[in-house]
Amino acid sequence: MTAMTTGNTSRADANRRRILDVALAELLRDPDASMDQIARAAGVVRRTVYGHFPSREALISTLVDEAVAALADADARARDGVTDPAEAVARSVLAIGEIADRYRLLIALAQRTVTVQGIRERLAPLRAGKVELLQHGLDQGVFSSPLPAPALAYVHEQMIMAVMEAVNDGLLAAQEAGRSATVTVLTAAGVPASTATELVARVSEGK
Amino acid sequence: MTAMTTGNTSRADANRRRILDVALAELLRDPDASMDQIARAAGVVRRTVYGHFPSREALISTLVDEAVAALADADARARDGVTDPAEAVARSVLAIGEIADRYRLLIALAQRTVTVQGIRERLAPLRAGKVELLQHGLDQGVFSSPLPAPALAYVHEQMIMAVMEAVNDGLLAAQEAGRSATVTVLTAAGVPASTATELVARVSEGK
DNA sequence: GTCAACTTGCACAGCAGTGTGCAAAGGCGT
DNA sequence: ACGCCTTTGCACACTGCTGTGCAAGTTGAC
Repeated sequence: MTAMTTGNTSRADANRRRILDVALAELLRDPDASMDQIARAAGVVRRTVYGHFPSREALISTLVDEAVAALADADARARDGVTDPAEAVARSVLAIGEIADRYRLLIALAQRTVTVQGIRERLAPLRAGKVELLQHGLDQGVFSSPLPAPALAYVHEQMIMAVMEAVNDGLLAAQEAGRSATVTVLTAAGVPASTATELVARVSEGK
Repeated sequence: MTAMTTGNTSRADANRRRILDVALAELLRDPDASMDQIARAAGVVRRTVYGHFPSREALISTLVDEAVAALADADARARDGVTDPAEAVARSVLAIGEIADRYRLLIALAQRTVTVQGIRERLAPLRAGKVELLQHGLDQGVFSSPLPAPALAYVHEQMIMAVMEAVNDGLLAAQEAGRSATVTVLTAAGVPASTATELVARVSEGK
């Protein structure tokens, strides 16, 4: 009947995976992409997508879950054991650069209104961690800003988005993007440009 | 019949104005707000909105035109006769703060895909001006950034958005927002924090 | 108070998208 | 070659939005 419930043949899995990947790209291009657009882009018929995901909501929700997991994982691993706030921010931003697309989808969807209720909530812990880190840096005098930490977190988030957008529009080479974004984010947090540049060079080279 | 074509009674004008104002707010909240949502929010029936604007496109287009005009005007006046790039950026950002909502609508709509074809085009001259200004500053060594001027322009745009968003979410007082945003934008462009703070204080006080 | 301009309320056609059912292919392992 | 799982290709019902027509109010100006 409606097909593939639990039993998984390898090819069904591959299709499901491809649908998710393509959906990520399509939704990034247009957050309102229809199931038909996504299906066609994945080289499949609309009906087939409904075979793998019961609804549009469910599809997007899966994407969001994966993205949150990937992001949380990358961030945690990047910051593991790092005490200096500036270095933690640097490592975190560099790590995000590697899963840029997923990050972009999350932020893009979170900014739109109630696409999937709860994106903001699922993203909240990540944001809270960042705010805490920034507050730490402000307290220690490593960072300086007229903005309170939560607002500064918004700014950082958007700056990263902007750099990704620039890469997307061909204004910037993808290889440079990570380091440039990191320097810019640190600079906006009040870290002197020279210090930021050196830190990023050191961190991005030596493992 | 379909009513009000050319002849204008004052109250029709007032209604038209109110619809535009409410539409701005509604579309800011949800870029996909329907004509019905907008109409209800304006205390009017959907049919009435169609009396003033032939289509959704036309309504949004009017809004965009007004926003572009207001923005171009504010920017031009702010930068008139100012030669120092840092001061020009400062005055420009401060001026934008005064018409924040319109700016937000523009950027929000321009980021979404083809809401009204041509938003990007209408916004392009403004962006070009900003890029030129940034390039100027980079050449003179007033600014410094690992990013090329066009990418830096994206970043600035998004930073301003982020600060507005922070105000919207109550993380920041509206009065402080303009100055804070300006300092942050300048800092991200590589202007030392102390210099940026002084410049903004001077500019925002002495007329 | 009368008249014209504006507004309302309802009805309608049209379109695009979602989600579902079902029968007929299609592919892959064994 | 068989069978099973998956995919396809239609069909359908339903919903929500746009844009329009028309007749009956309502309002402000004169």
